[in-house]
Amino acid sequence: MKLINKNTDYAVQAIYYIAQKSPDIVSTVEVEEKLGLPRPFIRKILQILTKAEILSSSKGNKGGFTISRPLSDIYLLDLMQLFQGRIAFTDCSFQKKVCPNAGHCPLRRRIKTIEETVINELKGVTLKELLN
Amino acid sequence: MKLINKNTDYAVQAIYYIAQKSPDIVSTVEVEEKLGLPRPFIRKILQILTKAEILSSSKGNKGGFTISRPLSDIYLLDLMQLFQGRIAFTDCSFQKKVCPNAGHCPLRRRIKTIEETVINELKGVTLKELLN
DNA sequence: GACAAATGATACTAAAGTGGTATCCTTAGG
DNA sequence: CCTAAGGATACCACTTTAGTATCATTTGTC
Ligand code: FES
Ligand code: FES
Repeated sequence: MKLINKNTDYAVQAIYYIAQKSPDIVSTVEVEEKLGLPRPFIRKILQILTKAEILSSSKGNKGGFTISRPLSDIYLLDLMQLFQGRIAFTDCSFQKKVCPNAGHCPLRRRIKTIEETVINELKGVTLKELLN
Repeated sequence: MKLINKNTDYAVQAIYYIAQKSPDIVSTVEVEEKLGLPRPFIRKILQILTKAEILSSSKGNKGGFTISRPLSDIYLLDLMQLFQGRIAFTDCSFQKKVCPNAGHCPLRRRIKTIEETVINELKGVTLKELLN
């Protein structure tokens, strides 16, 4: 069970690399060569980051990507939600038909608490902090 | 991203039912009929629980399962590990070749902290507490 | 303006994980 | 010895995650 998947993982690396080169424009090819990640895959990730306005892109010849905000304004949690969807540990462990006590179920409460703890832990983590 | 999968879920329900009937011997068929879970699937789960010495089984005619310890001695975390493997959120977010700082990496430390928090939260949860 | 080098959009394929099924073997009470 | 149970194991289906391919569009350079 992974908390962080490969998309998020690669995204962090790519952002880090592009931020380092700022204000230079960095092409997909460069990211692929420097980081050794599969090209079409990293392209898709860069596109998503651009849509999320974490990167800016310029098309055409000599085009590429630049970072559009400081690392201290990019939150790990946002990346995770972007690439992995909402962080939810469980809805109801019991199946609908069986579940006796949807309202005040201790399991549900427990899991929910844990989920909230994790999200709170993650909330403060920016890429800046993460990567020194 | 689920913290609890169906195996664990079904296991909790089955244990609860069998504990309720204790000291009667309960057959797979009965569990299946009462809880409405698919028979071959629940059979596999009961087998695993037996191997883990949470249930005891008697073979042959009129055989079946009984609970082998009180609900207060069965930990949710143990069930999760039994059916879902080790709870590990991530090993190294970066791939081996790229990872610059395996030793004192803040990401790793963060995620590890979160993982430990979750495990600690879960550690205290017994089935007894869970099911009143 | 044509060309080339870049991103945008989108659809597809492959691999892994999860959920579920089927079959045959072994045991033991009646 | 027959039958009703569990033990072991192998298989299949579905979903999610990871990765690939293709074509269209944009834009700097000559
Ligand atoms: S049993 Fe359904 S919400 Fe807990
Ligand atoms: S980057 Fe490898 S352990 Fe953190």
